[in-house]
Order: sequence, then C-alpha cells, then structure tokens
Amino acid sequence: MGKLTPMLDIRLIRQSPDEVNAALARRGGGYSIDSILAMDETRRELMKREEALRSERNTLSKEVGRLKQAGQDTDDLQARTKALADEIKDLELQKKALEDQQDERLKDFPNLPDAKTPDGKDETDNVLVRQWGDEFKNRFTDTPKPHWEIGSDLNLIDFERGVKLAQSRFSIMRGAGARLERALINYMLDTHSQTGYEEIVPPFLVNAEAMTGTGQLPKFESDMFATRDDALYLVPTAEVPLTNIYGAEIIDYEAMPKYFMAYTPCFRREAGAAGRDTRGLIRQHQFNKVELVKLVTPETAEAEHLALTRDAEAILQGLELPYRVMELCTGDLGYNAARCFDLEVWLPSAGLYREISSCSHFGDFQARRASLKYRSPETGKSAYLHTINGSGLAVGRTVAAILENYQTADGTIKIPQVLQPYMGGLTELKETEPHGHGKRAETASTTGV
RNA sequence: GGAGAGGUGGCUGAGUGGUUGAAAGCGGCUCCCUGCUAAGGAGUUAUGCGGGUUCUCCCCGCAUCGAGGGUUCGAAUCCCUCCCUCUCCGCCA
Repeated sequence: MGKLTPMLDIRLIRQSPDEVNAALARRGGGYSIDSILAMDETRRELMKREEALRSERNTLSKEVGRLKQAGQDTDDLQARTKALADEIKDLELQKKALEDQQDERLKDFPNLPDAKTPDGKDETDNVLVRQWGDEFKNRFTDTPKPHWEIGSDLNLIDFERGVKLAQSRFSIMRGAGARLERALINYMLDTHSQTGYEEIVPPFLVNAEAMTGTGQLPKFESDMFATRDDALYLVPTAEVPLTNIYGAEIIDYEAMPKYFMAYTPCFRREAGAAGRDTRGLIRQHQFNKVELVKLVTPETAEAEHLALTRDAEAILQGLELPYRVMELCTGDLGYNAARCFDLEVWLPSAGLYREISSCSHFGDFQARRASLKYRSPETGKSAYLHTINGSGLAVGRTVAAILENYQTADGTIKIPQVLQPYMGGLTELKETEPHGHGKRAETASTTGV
C-alpha cells in the first residue's frame, strides 16, 4: 500500500541516508533528505496501523457473512465493523495527506550523481574528455560570418516570416535550406540504423504520465507547450515518447537491450532564457532533433552510455565538424542525469564550442518513475532497468555549424561530402534567385491531397 | 461527431454483493515416467507496499479485476465521473 511517486528510492534513503545526503551534497544546492526520513517514519507508522485495522475489518466482515448464511443475528458485529471502517477512513486521510507532503518534498530531489561524475560547482568545472577535428577549423575562410547572416543571404532561412507566422524564436527554412535540414535528418537516421537503433515515429503530443516518467513533469512544466483542450503536451524531445514506450511493462531479459531512435520536432518554451541566443538557430521554440534512447540492464549501462556517446560523435565526424566532448560536473548536471557528456560543436563566427548533443545516463531514476523493468534471469524477479539517451544530433544547431564551418571566402557554402547524396548531388549552396518561382500551372486544380 | 457493446492474471475466457487474488483452458517453469525434437503424470506460475525473519530462502498482513470517487459489515460484482477498445453510421489526410 501507499502510493508514493517514485523519485529517489525511498528504501535507499532509509537504509543509507548518509550516503544519499553525501551524493546530493556533491551537486550543491543544500539538499538534505533528513526531513524526509522523519516523514517516512510517521507515514509507515500510520500505514501499519491502518493495515492492522483493515485486517481486523476483513476478518469481521467474513464472520458476518458466515453468520448471516447460518441465519444468525449480526447487528452487533456489523456495528463494530462499521466503527472500524470509519476509523480506517480517518487514518487513510491522514496517511494520504502525509504522502502528498512527502511527494512534494521528494520531487525536488534530483538524481544522485554517478560516482564517476566529477565534482564541480558550475559549467566552468566541466571536464574536457577529448577534442576532435581541429584540422577542420577555419577550413575555407578566416573571416567567418554568423550562420544567421549566411542563412538570410542565401535565402536558406527566413527568420522574419517565421516570427510572423508564430512568434519570436520561430523561423522557416526554405529551398535548399529546407532540403539541408531534411538531408541531415535522413543522414543521421541512416547512420544510426547501422548501429542497431530501431527507427520510431512516435506521437508528437504526449500525456502527463509520459512527461512525468522521464522527469519533465512536475518540475519543469513551465518549459512545456501544452494543448488547450486536451491534457497533452508537445514533446520537448523524443526522449519522452521513446523512453516511455515500455512504460509500466516488464521486458524479457532476452529482449534487452532496446535501442530506439526517432526524428521529431521538439517544442520548448525556453522559459527563463529570455534574451539569450536571440539570433539564429541556436535557441528556437521549435527545432528538429534525432534522438537516441537505450533501455539497458544496469551492468551494461556504463559501456552502453559511452557507446551511445560515440554514436552521436560519429555524426559530427562524418560531417567533419570540429567538436569536443565535455563531461559535466556535479554542479552542471541536469536534474535527471547521473552522468552526462555534452558534445560541443565549433562555431567559428563566435569562436567557441556550442552544445549540440547531450548524452546522459539516468541510472534507474527514469525507470523508477516510468516503471520500466526487466526480468532478471538469475532471480526471476523484475528489476528496474537503466535508461540512456542522447541527441544524435540537434538538427538546427547542426545546420548552423555546417553553414559556419563550410562557408568560403566568396560566400558560398560547401556541402559536406556525406550529405551530397541526400542533396541530389548538390556540392555547394550559393545565392539563388528568390524562392517561389515555380512553373505556373496551366489549369487550376481543386484536388486536395 | 451519432448509436451500440465492452474493458478480469503472459494469452483465451468464467465470474452480478460474502472464505474469488480470482474457475477453466492455453502458454511458461520444475520434477517424474518414457528405447531417440512425440505423448503422459505431479506440482508450480501476477504486481506493488509494509512487517517478521534462521534475511539473495521463506512467513504474515494490506492493496490491486481500465482510473478515480461513492453505497455496504463486506464490491471484480451495485451507483457516479473519467479514460480506453471494438462494431455500425457520419466526416476525413
């Protein structure tokens, strides 16, 4: 009994409070589970009393049934049982209130950082793991323009009209720009399918349960777009539908691990980011992303996490984009994650590296919330699996990186070799005539699609 | 959107107020038997939580028959709300 929303394992908190506190302390922020402990003690006390009463009630009720069938008088017994029932209801309310309170506290706690996650207070303490592709920096020009200028100059991206259609932080891709976006999506999916990821086309709207399973709710509701007439949210990342595919199920051991990938648009309100990255494709309310998700057993999780990170890197290497891998320190680690590598791509116009993928290991944090389990072959019992995910990659930021890294002194953009087949053999992008000059149809057609 | 039917254990499918956490069958697992990938026999086979414990075994209790609430001494069974599935009609990429 008892319906605590699983966040951190309450039993772990009970058994090893000092360890949990120590792990939380590594993140900073003054988390302490001490108050939870006392609350939990009381809660279990109430639970024990309630269950004892229920047990008694059940026994008496059965007795009533027996006597009635024997044709005996049961008024007395019934009155006693009725009194018990009232008492139970009372206790239940008390317990419920306490549970809600405990939930409220518990949901503030982030995941415990992995032992390997380096200590640190903020992003300046992140650790450089490796750097790749320095030879590709400043490849075609020494005077790089920012991608939004290139995108506008070449009629690839129309920022103003995107805003007109929606609001700020929306843009439209057009012509070869749109084609480039689609080429990247296909290149990424095709590449990852070779490493065994199952391609998924998930719903782009999901319910609150799914959002809670991966940890976006309840803490980050303000960053989500929600629908007005239905209790549905626009996906902020394909992580949400992909991770929840097996929610509330127990997966056969033989069927593990599961690798999923999906292209989806991602919708984020970017609450709290007002004024940051207002230009260009870096921080849009809607952007495309190919996401990689793995459901794995705990023993293999670390290796699977490293492998997934390499899978994401393979895209950057294929595109010959300079990047580096940063391991996030405890102070910069996301709420859900236990360990995380960020891939940062080189943006020459700014002269800095910019996050283009975040590859995280969540331990059993999400599995617990979404009830993702597998059947252990040794014990025959079910156990929480581990979840891992990473962008492979964020498409908009990849477009930005290509425009900037592949621009030449004369203003044209080379197309990375691996994308050329996806671009109909096109090898470069240059200024073209205005869009929309198609052939005029001879006869008007009213046929719908 | 309209009309109707229905949501039970891994699956099929009984069960309309009282030892039903739930018949039966299938599937799965264990053991026995059998002169070879067959057949037969016995047993076993949900999840979560709490407690006990001779603590990777086991025992006890509570909860769970789509979800939530209600009636009742007692609910899978009755009532209400919501969600979902199926069939027919309408609409539609």
